[in-house]
Amino acid sequence: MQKAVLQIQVQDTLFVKDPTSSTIGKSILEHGLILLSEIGLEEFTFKKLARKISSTESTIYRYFENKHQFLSYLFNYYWAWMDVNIAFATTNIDDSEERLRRIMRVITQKVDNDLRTPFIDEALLQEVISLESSKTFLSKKVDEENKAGYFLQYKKVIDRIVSVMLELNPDYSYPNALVTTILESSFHQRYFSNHLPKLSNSMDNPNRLENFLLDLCLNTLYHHGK
Amino acid sequence: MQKAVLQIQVQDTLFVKDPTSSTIGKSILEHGLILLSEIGLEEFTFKKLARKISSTESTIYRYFENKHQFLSYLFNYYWAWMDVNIAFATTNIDDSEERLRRIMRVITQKVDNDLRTPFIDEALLQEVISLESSKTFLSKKVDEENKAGYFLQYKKVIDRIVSVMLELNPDYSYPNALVTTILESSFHQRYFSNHLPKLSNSMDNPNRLENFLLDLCLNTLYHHGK
DNA sequence: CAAATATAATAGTATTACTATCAATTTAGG
DNA sequence: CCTAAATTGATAGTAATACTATTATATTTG
Repeated sequence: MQKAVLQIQVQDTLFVKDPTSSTIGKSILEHGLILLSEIGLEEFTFKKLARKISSTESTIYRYFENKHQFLSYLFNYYWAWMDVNIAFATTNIDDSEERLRRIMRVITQKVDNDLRTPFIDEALLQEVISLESSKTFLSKKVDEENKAGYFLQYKKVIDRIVSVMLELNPDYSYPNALVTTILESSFHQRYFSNHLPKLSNSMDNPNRLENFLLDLCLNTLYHHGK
Repeated sequence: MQKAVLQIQVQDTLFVKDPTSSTIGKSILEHGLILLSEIGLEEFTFKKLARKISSTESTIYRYFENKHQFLSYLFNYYWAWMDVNIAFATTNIDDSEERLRRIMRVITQKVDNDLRTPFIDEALLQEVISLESSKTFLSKKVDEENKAGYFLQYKKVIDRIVSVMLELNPDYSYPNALVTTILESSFHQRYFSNHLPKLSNSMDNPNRLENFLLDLCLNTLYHHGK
């Protein structure tokens, strides 16, 4: 009997020592994600995580420079994983609009834990990234981190979606802006529905979120400039 | 000769003691904003601000519980001020689409320092809020803060824009989501253009940003469900 | 089995995020 | 103008955060 395994890779600027290379590293990822989901980035500390995994702060610091790098690691892991999902959902589909529809579905649906990746619970990861991802780039260190490749996986997904949009309308002037607007909105609208309902319109049902964003996207692409 | 003064009010849950009620309070606002724009929220501390205004931490704590409350104060100030601007830009305009166009212009243009408000530099405020506003709501304390009215001024602006959108298309299902998507995108696309250009398409020119968002908005409203 | 490497345990530092106390100063009311 | 009340400044202190350093003990690898 064969067990399917999915290896997600992120750049080596996102860690000091590769956490997937050891048992304790994987434990840091697994329980770090759980702790983040429980208390949020502001309250999250390496000391609390060390206590949780019965280890020490210094051990965690050997894997990640600080919690911001840890978050950025998860951020890239999420988009690397999404990239795989999007690629899978769109292979062998010839029609561009159908490809875009499938992409939007992948983006807006709630994900389930992918059992091919043993130490990362993707359902939890999506929750955490929804709430915290903006904090990866909204900082004064953004330029430095951008140079270090902190956003590469995200850019890869953006490129992939942009190219499908340009198949639908090669003259559209703002494909990258449209993609990031949609991706961010996808995170935030669901969050708003749960916490700030007046900032949204009941997006806890993923089909409504999909409908909202797909509509936005297709209308913009098809009617641009008219 | 008369000097025009514009009084912007925020709720009393956003401060311990009203900073506009004293000279030192105004100095906290003025130089707090400057310091925030210089070093960002993560590096910002009341100790550094106290040094800057030749006062003490304890004095600042008498005005604001912590830096998060200070940021939320500025966030509400910004939206209260934007509400005034939007109201002004749309009075006596009968045509709904023209009203929406004017709103989009107000939102996407770079603002100048409003000289009617002596201690707040609105141009700086816009920069700061662009970068930091998401942090006001992306926190585990959001429900509690929502109850305390931390987002009231923002909701007021959303309501105002929603009602114009519904004039254009009363059947549109996601007006609130569309408004927040546009408002957030407006902040982030300009930021991306400056720092993560691959996530956007040269939005440093406000006219392009306006064009992008207006197009998005009108196409979505006019072609919804088709 | 030895050498190299990783981890745990412990200690320590500077800074953050506050709270408390009290004297000096400013302001407001009569 | 004087007194009482409120505000601010100066100082101190605490617990937690965000690290760095050292060394002994495991564990892994060749």
